[in-house]
Amino acid sequence: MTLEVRKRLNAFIRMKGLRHTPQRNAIVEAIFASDEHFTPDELWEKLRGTDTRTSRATLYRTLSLLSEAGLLQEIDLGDGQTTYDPNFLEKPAHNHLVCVDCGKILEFEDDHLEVLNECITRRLGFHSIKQTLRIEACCEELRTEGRCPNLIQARLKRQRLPGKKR
Amino acid sequence: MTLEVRKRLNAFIRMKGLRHTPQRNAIVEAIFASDEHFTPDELWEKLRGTDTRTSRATLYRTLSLLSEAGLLQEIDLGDGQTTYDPNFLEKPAHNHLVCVDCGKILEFEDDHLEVLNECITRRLGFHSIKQTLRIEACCEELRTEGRCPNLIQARLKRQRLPGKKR
DNA sequence: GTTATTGCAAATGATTTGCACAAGG
DNA sequence: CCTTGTGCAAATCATTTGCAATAAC
Repeated sequence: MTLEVRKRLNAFIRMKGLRHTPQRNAIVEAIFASDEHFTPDELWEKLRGTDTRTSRATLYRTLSLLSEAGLLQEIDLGDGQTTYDPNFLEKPAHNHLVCVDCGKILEFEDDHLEVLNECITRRLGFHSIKQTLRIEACCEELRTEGRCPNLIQARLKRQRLPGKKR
Repeated sequence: MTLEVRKRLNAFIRMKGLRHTPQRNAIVEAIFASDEHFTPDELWEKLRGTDTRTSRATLYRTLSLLSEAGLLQEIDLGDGQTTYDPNFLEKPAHNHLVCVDCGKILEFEDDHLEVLNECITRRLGFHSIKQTLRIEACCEELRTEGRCPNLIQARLKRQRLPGKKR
């Protein structure tokens, strides 16, 4: 967990008059141990391996808190659950590409894109608050060579697969 | 309702061995009477004024059907319900800007954007299937002049307002 | 007559919430 | 102590589904 994260979190807790609890610590620890996207359920699984037990309610409450604190970004991949992105601090403006073969999420940044978005928004008479580009794509390798490295990885890691459309 | 819509729908019904029913007619009629976006619930309200009564189940089932037929596009505005877009035929590639002041949805197209998206996707080693740019923005007029024409319109029409985040 | 379609009510599944108890500061 | 946090179970809310009755073709 970055120092920056800890600093921000403490500032937020102090400012809001909140309290430090073992549950919150465990959750924050679990989240920022890696920089991977996750769903509440995936996080819940990760927490099962911890000695601190929390309830789902607390999990959800803490996720809201962290979003409010600006430490997590909620992203909606349209699969019926909220995905959380812990990389918001380092990369404030990034977009997502979802591989429909394996459900893997790639992040990318693009300056042209941002400029263009800004132009479009202004042209329409608005002031941009948040822009989200979501690309659904299939792996070129899978099409041409019959295998998708992400798909294989996903199988190994038992990651979320293509996913029910709701 | 456009001739094109009717043609496509009939083709789809024939091809799939489906049947024409008064419920489906009423729903399709209600949808394509205007070119506005709508949620299942808004459509349900519109249908209450009709003499043909349908159940919510049929409503949802028909919406899925029409999406499958390519006559509707599902768009996810992140407000916990699916919004449907009947303008897909005329404008196959359009993006959405959501006004956070009033919830109004503006559609826009942009060739640069499409080219750029294509580039980015290819650069990442993928083949693009679907791209969605969603911009959340606030009305420039509301900020500078204290009024948002859409907001006023929304009040008059009792449209969906900013909306709970779920 | 088959087979697709409908309506109802019950099921789902992610997330939220009321409430009594527990525990930070 | 006083207020915030937690766990539990029940509540939401949009959407889906099982099933028996109905209606296309």
